[in-house]
Amino acid sequence: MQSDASNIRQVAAIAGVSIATVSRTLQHPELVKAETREKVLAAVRQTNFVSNAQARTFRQQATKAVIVLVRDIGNPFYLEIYKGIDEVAREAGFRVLLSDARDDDAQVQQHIEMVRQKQADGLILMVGHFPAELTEKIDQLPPLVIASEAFPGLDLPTVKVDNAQASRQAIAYLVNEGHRRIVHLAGPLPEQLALERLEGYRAGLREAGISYNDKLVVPGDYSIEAGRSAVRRLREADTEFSAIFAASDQMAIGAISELRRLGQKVPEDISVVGFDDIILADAMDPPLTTIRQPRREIGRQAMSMMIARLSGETARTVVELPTELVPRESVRRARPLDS
Amino acid sequence: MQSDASNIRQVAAIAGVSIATVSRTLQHPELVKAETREKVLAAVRQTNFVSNAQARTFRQQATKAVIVLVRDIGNPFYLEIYKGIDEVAREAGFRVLLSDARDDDAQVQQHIEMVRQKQADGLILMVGHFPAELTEKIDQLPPLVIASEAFPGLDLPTVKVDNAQASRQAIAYLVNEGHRRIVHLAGPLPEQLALERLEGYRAGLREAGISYNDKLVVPGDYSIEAGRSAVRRLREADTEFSAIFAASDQMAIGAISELRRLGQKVPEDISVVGFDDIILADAMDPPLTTIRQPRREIGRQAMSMMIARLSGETARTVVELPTELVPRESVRRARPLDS
DNA sequence: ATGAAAGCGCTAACAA
DNA sequence: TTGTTAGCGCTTTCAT
Repeated sequence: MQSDASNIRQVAAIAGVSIATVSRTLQHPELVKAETREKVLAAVRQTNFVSNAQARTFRQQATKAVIVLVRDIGNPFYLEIYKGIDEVAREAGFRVLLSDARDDDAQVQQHIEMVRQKQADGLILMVGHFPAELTEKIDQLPPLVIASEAFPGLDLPTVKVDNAQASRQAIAYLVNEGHRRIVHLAGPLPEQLALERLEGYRAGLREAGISYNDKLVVPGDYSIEAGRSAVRRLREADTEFSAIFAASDQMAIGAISELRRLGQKVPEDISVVGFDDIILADAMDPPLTTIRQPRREIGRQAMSMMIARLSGETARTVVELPTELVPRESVRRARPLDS
Repeated sequence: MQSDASNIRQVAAIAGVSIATVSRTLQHPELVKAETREKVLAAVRQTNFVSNAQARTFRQQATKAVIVLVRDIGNPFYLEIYKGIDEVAREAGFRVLLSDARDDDAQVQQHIEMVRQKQADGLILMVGHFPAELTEKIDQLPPLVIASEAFPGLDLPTVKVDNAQASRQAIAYLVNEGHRRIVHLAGPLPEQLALERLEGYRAGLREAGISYNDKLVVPGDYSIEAGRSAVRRLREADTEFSAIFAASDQMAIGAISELRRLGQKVPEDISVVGFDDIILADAMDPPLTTIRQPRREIGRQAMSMMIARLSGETARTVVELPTELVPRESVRRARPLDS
């Protein structure tokens, strides 16, 4: 079995010093005479001693860990954000624990509970929903940072992009290519993130003098499968369109795959713009035109805000990072008849 | 700030009972008289008390947490495994923490350290490398389970598939479609997992009477980018081939994308078989023929083995789960000239 | 430079 | 049924 059972007391006994000295040797070696230090370190080696982190963090009342709760761990979009978080966390000596909220609304509650129970110092949220019953208790909440999402009326530190603006840009791009019947594969309405992108879609249409048609808006959960079934529904309703603006690359990919199955080619028949610029976007056939989010940076900023919050700063800021439209090959000029 | 600072003592004071009774009410309510229980629960509500998990696990000497260390958190393949792990972990009251080893070999060490420090009860490894210096100390290691990978000469509980057999099947399939010049996009050699798949590739060729040509084997790290650059290298060397067998779907996807860029069509010009059957495989153009691994089940088994190990069972087993070749549209009969 | 001792918040054995 | 009490392993005053 394990070489366990070694604790600070045994080390102290073997080294012939007090446990305080052992602790000191390990925590603040400079306070210990070199000679004593050697004895202690020898004893540590001999017993194969590793100090019990649980006891230490318990004693110190801080875990140096942060939980990241994500809408869907299977979406590569979040992973880049996670890596950004992880980078600055490491630099600051924090561990980061990743968790998956899946469709489970109670997960936010549960993870807030975890930090209240001191399993972690703070919680970074990338989920669509915030339990209403917690909204009022905002001042009783543990350290929270929102990344990529936003909750209306909730005054919490947030890192996001200007979704409405990014969407407007996507629509302007499609309109400029001659498209007028543009479908929007939205996120799960009425979540704030989905709403913002939808609002940008509407603004884009408005600016182009195109009237809004809610038959052209199909909500989904950002997954590949959602993209597929949206196209299926559109087809069943005989809805006509020449372009799709999807609220996630995954939905765009699903949509393209389903269009193909139905005999429609992208971009020859239908143009598609995605959102996120996941790594896959560029490996698709056709390579996907999409809105790039600075994912790494979103993560880095989120963790920075968390660290600030944890060291007592109280600023409630919303940071908005820039997006960028990346033209690839999934968009083509609309056929004249359509425009 | 937070509503913290409430601890078991305050609750006890308010409820007019001892702290033991508070603890009991929370841990074993059936041992407490209903009336008392009510008083306590009222006090709990009033103080907004949540018991400090850190103190509890510290006291109980078990964290009820398991760490999952993954080769590359960005590869969707692992996420399904993770979900399988998570499922059985939850049932058994364990939390699971996901961590990314990226290219960092020291991560295994570091995470072993974490469990030695009692941050978690055990470690599930899905990485390609095991630090040599630990191999000898195998009996001093904390509870470890290997999933999807394998380490030669390391007698640890392992869940995997029969990689060699699966690869042979893929090659047989391609050979049966008339292919003879088959490239293998291997994993990072000489890792065991990569080796096993390579061995299956060779065996498949052997059975078909095709001689092995090491120019047709290009190693990579399972990523999309690795698939791309492998094809680029093949092209630069003017290597001819009519089919590719990739050791991961991601590499297959990268390869297809690069082939397209070079003007070669899949499957018309080149046939491709992947490995894993990630969700994306079916959404590609063309949908990817691949080897399906029972990912969910791999995860479930791995966690079951961990739980067994944690409850003192000592069996060192290797469980091998079945794979399945999923024919889709990325393979076509080789042109006569090629065979 | 080192040691003695208090105590982080909780659980569980034991006593009442 | 409830209370008293002894730690879990460590860090950190405070004394020496």
